[in-house]
Formats: sequence, C-alpha cells, structure tokens
Amino acid sequence: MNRKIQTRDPELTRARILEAAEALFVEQGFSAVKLSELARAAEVTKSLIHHHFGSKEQLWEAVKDRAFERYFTAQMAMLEEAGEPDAALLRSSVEAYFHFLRENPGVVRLFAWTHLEGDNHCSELDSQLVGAGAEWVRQAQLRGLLRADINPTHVIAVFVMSCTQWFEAKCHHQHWPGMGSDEAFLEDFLKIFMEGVTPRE
Amino acid sequence: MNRKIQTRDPELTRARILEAAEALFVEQGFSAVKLSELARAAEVTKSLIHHHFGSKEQLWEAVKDRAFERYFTAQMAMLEEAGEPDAALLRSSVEAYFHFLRENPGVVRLFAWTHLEGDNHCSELDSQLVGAGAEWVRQAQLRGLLRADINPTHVIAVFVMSCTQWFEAKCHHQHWPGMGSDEAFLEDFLKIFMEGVTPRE
DNA sequence: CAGCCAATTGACCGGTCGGCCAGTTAGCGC
DNA sequence: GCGCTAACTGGCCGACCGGTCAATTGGCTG
Repeated sequence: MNRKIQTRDPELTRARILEAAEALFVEQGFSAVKLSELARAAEVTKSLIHHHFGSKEQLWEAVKDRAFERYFTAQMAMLEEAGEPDAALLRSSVEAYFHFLRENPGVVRLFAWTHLEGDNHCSELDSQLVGAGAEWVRQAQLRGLLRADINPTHVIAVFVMSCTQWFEAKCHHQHWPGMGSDEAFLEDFLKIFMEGVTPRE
Repeated sequence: MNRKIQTRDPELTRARILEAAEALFVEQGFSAVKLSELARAAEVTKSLIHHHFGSKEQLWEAVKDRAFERYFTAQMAMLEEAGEPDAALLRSSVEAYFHFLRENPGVVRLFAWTHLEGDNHCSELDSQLVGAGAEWVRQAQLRGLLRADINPTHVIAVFVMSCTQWFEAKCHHQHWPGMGSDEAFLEDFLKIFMEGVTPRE
C-alpha cells in the first residue's frame, strides 16, 4: 500500500485538496478563501482543483458533506451505544457532546458558516439524530425519569444550542468578567439543565 | 428640519450608506459584499463611500460599532429599569432578551459574523452588561432567591447563549422533527432554566 | 511495447474587485 | 456676492479573482 513512490495519485491529491480546503474554509468562510491561496496550501495547481472538484462552490459542498458525515457518524455511534434512558445517561450524553465539540472546533465553525449562509441541507442528516435523541427523551419521560411537561425536541435543542454557542462564540465571551473554564461552565450548565429536566417529587 | 430640498446632505448620505451596508453585511458577511453592489443599493457612487468611510474595512467597523452601540444601549436600558432581584424578574428578563433578539435579527447575525472573524472588540461593551447582570444574579443568590452554587456569570451565559443560538441557527433547526415555534421553545427553555436556578426548599 | 486515458501543468482569459484621482459643484461663512 | 471647503462625480487603474484550454506525461491495459 505504499503510494508514495507514485508520482501521480489522484485519491491522495483529492485528499490533500480537501484537507487544505477544510482548514481554510473553517478559518475564513467560503467567500474569503481564494483558490490561489488554497492551491498553495495544498501544494497543487489551481487547475487541478478544478479538475477534481469542478468549481469553488462544488469544493465547498464536498468539504461540508465530508465534515457533516463525520459529525453524523460520530454522534450516531454515541447515540447507539447509549443504553436505557435515565437521568444519569442524559447527563453523560451532554458531557460527551460538549467534549466532542471541544475536540472538533472545525465542525462548530463549519456549522456556523453554513447557518449564516442559510444552507440547511445538513439538517436532513441532523434531523435523524435529533429525532432519535428526542425519542430517547420521550421514553425517559414516560417512565417518569424526566419531566413530562416539556417537548422532548426542546430538551435536545437546549443543550445542543448551549454547547454549540459556547464554542462558536468563545472568542467573544471568554473575556466576560467572571467567566470560567470549559469544564467550569459545563458543570454549571449541567447543574441548571439537570435540575430543570428532573421531575419534582 | 426639511433637508430634502438640499441636493447635498453629507449626514443623510452617510446614513444611507450605513443602512445599506448593514443590510448587506448582515445578509452576506464582510467578504461577500461588493462595493459596487453596495453603492447601487445606497444609490450612491462608489467613490462617495470611500470619501465618507475610507475603505471597505473601515465601513465594516463603522457598521458594527453602530449596531453594537444600539444593542448595548437597549440592553442597558432594560437592565436599569429592572428592580429588586427576584426569580420572576429573571424570568421576564430572559423573555425580554429573547424578544429583543427576535425583533432585531440583524444584530444576531452581525454578532455571529463578528465571532467567526475572531473579532472581540465588541466584548468590551458587552462585558459591562454581563458584569451588571451577574452582579444582579449574585444579589439574588445572597438573598436566597436563586441557587447559590452556580457562578453568576454562567447563569447569564446560559440564557444568553441559548437565545442567541436559537435565532442564529434557526434556518437549521427549524426543520428538526418536533421543533416548536419561538414562543413554544422559549416557554420550554424557561421551564428548564427557571427550575434549574431556583433553590431547593 | 503500444496506445489510451486521466492526472497534471502553465499560460491565459474576461470580469470585476477595492481603491484613486482630477475635476465639478453646492453650500456656508464672511 | 465671493471664495473656500467639502460633498460629489466619472473615469480609470492595477491586481487578482475563478475558470478554461491545449499540451504534456505518468501509469494502467492488452
């Protein structure tokens, strides 16, 4: 499997372009990225980018598709290995989601650019995840393990949105007075969230 | 005060440019906006934009400054007319914040673009707001009206971030299965949030 | 080894980007 | 009314954008 000896390797070239493109798009967004800069970063000629991806827009789509695919499979795996619904598991799911975002800051930014563009074709994949998560919450509600007077989808939305925004706007609110570390915030968020979704005895 | 009869009115021209620029920047972000398009939208020559604002970058700064100034004064006014700290007031503050964002979608997007750029000079203004809000929470905690085992800044952060993300990524999660309206989400968020910050008897 | 296809190259394209400048003119102070 | 300042215009600029194309070449197939 040693491809290095080949002087031509289309798959590796495509991979190099995708990798460089993702880094640049994540950093600057679609319109601020210049193909010439990208070509330099990927150590490839501009024409080769067009040869393999057609246009800048198509490359952008390919980058998003790949990243969201990774996101989707990672989340799906986490969801599937979750066992019987209960409060402790909800807590650790939130923690897992938070830590996933922390380890994958590029995904958060890619989502953000995508949202601002008004592109929502990634929400098709995401809908599956949310649907599964919401169903999981509903089961827990039926068993009296979570408050039943809240829309299950909203339960998912609250923690997903809090985690997302924490990392998306981190450059901004990390300068707020009194703001703690990632872990300190997560802990306080969980205090509020878990208390909020737990049924009153 | 009828300026219309004048053929030249620098302040009105500046205002027209700022308004058109804000609309375009909010919609497309900094780098996607073209000065020629902006000039057309503002019914002004491109040169006039440079005359009044120097460069595209400086205009972008002016637009952000103006918008964040508006945001800041609106929030400060809301904060100052808040009375004695208690749980009901926290609730209505969250509602007020949520509705402010709903009525000012441009501000949300402007914040988002700014965050993605890594620009955080707006956080200086924001820090004052957050500091005041956190102090308000701390007072309520001291009086036993809110849970005392949570960092006050994090209390502010949780609701600010949830509200912000709700509108910022609305195009995305409005397609999630089971997702409710603005008001339905706010109500469910408040159920979780208020229960989460209320002290246990 | 021949022949073909696709990976790859570099030169090149029209368009348009942000910005500049010389010239014109409206409005205001004197 | 006169003259100065600044608002405003149109034309222009070099740079560089995304994209195309003809030509070259490496690697696989038969």
